Amino acid sequence: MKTAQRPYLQKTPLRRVTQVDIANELGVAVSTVQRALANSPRISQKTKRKVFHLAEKYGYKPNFIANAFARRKTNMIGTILGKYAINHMEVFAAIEQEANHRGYNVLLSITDFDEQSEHQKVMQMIDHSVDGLIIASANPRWSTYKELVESGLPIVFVTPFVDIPFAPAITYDREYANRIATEHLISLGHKLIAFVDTDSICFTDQSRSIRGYFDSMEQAGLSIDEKYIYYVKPSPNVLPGENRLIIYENGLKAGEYLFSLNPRPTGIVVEGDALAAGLIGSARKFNIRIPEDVSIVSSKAGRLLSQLTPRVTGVKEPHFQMGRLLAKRVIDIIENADSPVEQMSILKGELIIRESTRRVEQRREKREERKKN
Amino acid sequence: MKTAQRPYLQKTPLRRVTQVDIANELGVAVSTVQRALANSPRISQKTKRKVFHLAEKYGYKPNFIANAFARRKTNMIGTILGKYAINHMEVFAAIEQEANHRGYNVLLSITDFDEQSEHQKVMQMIDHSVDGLIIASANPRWSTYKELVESGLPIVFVTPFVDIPFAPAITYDREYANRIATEHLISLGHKLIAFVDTDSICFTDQSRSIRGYFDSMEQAGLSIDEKYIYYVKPSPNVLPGENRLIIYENGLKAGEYLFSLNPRPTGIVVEGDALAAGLIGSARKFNIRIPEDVSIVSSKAGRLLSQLTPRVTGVKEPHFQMGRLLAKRVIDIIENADSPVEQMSILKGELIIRESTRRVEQRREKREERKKN
DNA sequence: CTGTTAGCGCCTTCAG
DNA sequence: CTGAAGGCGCTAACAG
Repeated sequence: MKTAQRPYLQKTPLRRVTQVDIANELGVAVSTVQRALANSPRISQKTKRKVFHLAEKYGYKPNFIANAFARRKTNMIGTILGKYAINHMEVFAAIEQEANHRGYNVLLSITDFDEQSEHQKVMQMIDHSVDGLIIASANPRWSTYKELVESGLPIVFVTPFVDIPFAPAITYDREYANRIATEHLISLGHKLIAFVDTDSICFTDQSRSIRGYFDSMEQAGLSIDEKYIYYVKPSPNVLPGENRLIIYENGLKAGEYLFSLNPRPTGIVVEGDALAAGLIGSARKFNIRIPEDVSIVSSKAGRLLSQLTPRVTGVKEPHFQMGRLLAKRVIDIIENADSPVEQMSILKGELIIRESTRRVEQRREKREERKKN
Repeated sequence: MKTAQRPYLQKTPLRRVTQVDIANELGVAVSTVQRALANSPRISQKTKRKVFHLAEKYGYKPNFIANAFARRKTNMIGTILGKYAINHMEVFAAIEQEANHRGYNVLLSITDFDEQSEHQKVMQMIDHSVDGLIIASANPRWSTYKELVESGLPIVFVTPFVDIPFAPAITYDREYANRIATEHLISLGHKLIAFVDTDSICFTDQSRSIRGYFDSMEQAGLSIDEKYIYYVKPSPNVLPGENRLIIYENGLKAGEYLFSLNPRPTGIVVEGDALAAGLIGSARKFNIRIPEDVSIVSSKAGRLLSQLTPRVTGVKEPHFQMGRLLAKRVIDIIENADSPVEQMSILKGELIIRESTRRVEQRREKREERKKN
C-alpha cells in the first residue's frame, strides 16, 4: 500500500497533479493509473472511469518532460532554415501542421546561411534531443552530416542540389520550372527569349537547371544566343533575411544588361520573385512597358509576384507541399527506422499566368525579324 | 564506493556518456563530476582537469531533457505567431538570437489567426513546459490569458492594442507612424492627403492611431475631408499567410475609390506593404503615375516596399528591435519573477524615403487650388 | 574539497 | 485485471 512520497509538495504550490496523486487518492497503483490513462484493455471499465474522472477533476496533464525523459524520445523535430528562407515561411507552417498532426512539435532555428552558424544550430538541436532534423542547407558540411545520418539520426534535407548520396532530400525541380516557363513564352509567340539564372557554388545543378530552357528553345526550333543568358553575381552586402543572389538589386542589374541588348528580348525567364521585381524596376527606367514590350515569367515564384505591378506570371514553388513532405519524411524515418525511404523527391511547380506575359505584338515581331534578316 | 548500475548499457549502443560514467571511471562521486563540469570553485584543479579530460575524451554532452526534468526548467520559450506574421519573420529571427544569447531556445507555433487555434497552440506550448511565452495575438481570449499570467507563467504580448492591463506587451506606435508619414507629405507641399487605414475589431486603438494624421493636418492648417479617409474592409477569402485586411486586393479597392475622387488626392498615407502595393496596381489602371501624380507613403513598412516599382517610402516597423525586446522581456521575467517589469513598450518606426513620394508639382498644385476656389 | 542520498514524473518489466 | 519495483540522467540538500 505504500506509494511514493511527495515531500516537496507544499514547496511548489503551482504543481500540476501527477499520476501519483491520482493513484494515491484512488488507493491504487501508479501503473494502474497509467494504464487507465493510456486506455489499456487490461484495465476494468470501472477503474478507468474512476481514473478519468479524477484526472478530469484535477486537470491532469501528462508531464511532457518527464515523459520524454523516461521514453528517451522528445517528439520534437528540429528545423534549420537559412535566413533567406524567411520568405518561405509557408514551408515552416506546413511542417508544423503535419508534425502536430502526427503528435510532434517543431523547434525552429534560423541560421546566418553560413556553414558555421548552421553547424552550431544543428548541434544545439541535437543537444536538445530532437528526434529528427529538417535542414535547409545551402552550404552543407557534408562530412559532418554524413556522420550524423550514419549515427542513426533521422535527417531530411531540402536543397538546391540534386544529389545527396547518403540522406533523403527534397528539392524543387528547377529544370522543369525553366521548361514550362520557357514553353509558356514560346506558346505566346516569343522567339527572342532571355534567361536569367543564379550562378553560385550553392547551385551545382545549375547546368542541369538551364537545360529546361535549352530544350524548350531547341524543340521550338529557336536559336540560342549566349548573350541572352545572364548569370546573377552574388551581391556583397545584403540585409538580414536576404541571400546574396536573389535580390532586387541583382534584378536591376540583369535588366540593365538585357534591356540594352539589340535586338531586345521580347521575353525573359527569371529565377525568383526578387529578381523579377528588379527587372520590373529596371524596365521602368528604360521606359519599357511590361508586358507590352517585354514579357516576364518567374521560374521560382513565391508570394511576392502577385503584389507587383504588373502581377507576374510564374511557376509557383510548392512551399506548402514541401513542408508537409519534409515533416512526413522525418517522422516516417523516426517511427520506422528500417522502412525503405525514397531518397530524393523532386517537386514540380505549377504555372500561374498573370499579367506580365502576353502574346508578342505582330508589329514588334515583324520588326525584330526584319532586323535579323 | 557503490555507484549507480547501468543494466541497460548494452541495450543502447548509441547511448551518450553520462556524468555517472565519468564518475565511475574516475572512482569519484557523481556530484563531484557535476560540480567539476559546472566549474565550481569547491573542486580542486586536479579533479577538474581529470573530469574535463574524460568528458572531452568521451564527448560528454549534458542531457538536456534530464536536466530540464530535474530542475523543472526547460530553458525554452514558446512563440505564438499568427499566420499573417509570416511576413515578419525578422521578429522571430531576433527573438531567437536574443534567446540563444541568454541560453534559451525557442519553440515556434504558427496559428490560423483565430481564437481557437491560438488557444490550442498556447496550451500545447504549456504542456511542453516552456518557461515563458511570447504571443502575437490579434484575437486574444483575455480571460484565459489573464488566468495564465496570474498563475505565474511569464507571458509577453505583441499586439496592436495599446492597453493590456495585466501583462507586459509590446506594440508598434501607429499614431506616431501616421504622424511622420503625414508630415513627410506635408513637407513636400502636399495639401490634399488621403488616409487609408484598417478597420477591425482587432484594432481597437484605431481611433487613436488616426490621430497622427489628424494632428499633422491640423497643425499644418490643412482641412480634413472625410471622403479622403478610406477604411479597408476585411476580405472574406484569403490565402494562407495573409490576413483579411492588409492584402493587395484591398489596396486595389482603396485605389479605385481614391483615384476616382475629384479633386484627386496628391498624397496618400497607407498602412502596410500590401495595401501600398495594391494602390500602385490600381494607379496603373487609372493611368496615374507615382510619384509624379500621386505620392504614396506607408505607415507600417516591411520588406516588400523596396521591391515595388517605384520603391515605396515608408515608416519602417522595427521588427528586429521588437523581437529582441520581446525575448529580453520574457527572459527577464522568467529569471526574476519579482523584478519590476515595465508594462508596455511602444516602439517607434523610422521614415525611409524612397521613390514613391516627391514634391507636388507647381502646375498640379495650382490647378487643384483653382478647382477648390 | 568530496561523498551520500533522495527524489523529479513517467514507463516498463516482472510478478502476482 | 492489478501491484511493486527499478531506472531514465541530473540536481540539490545535507553530511562530512
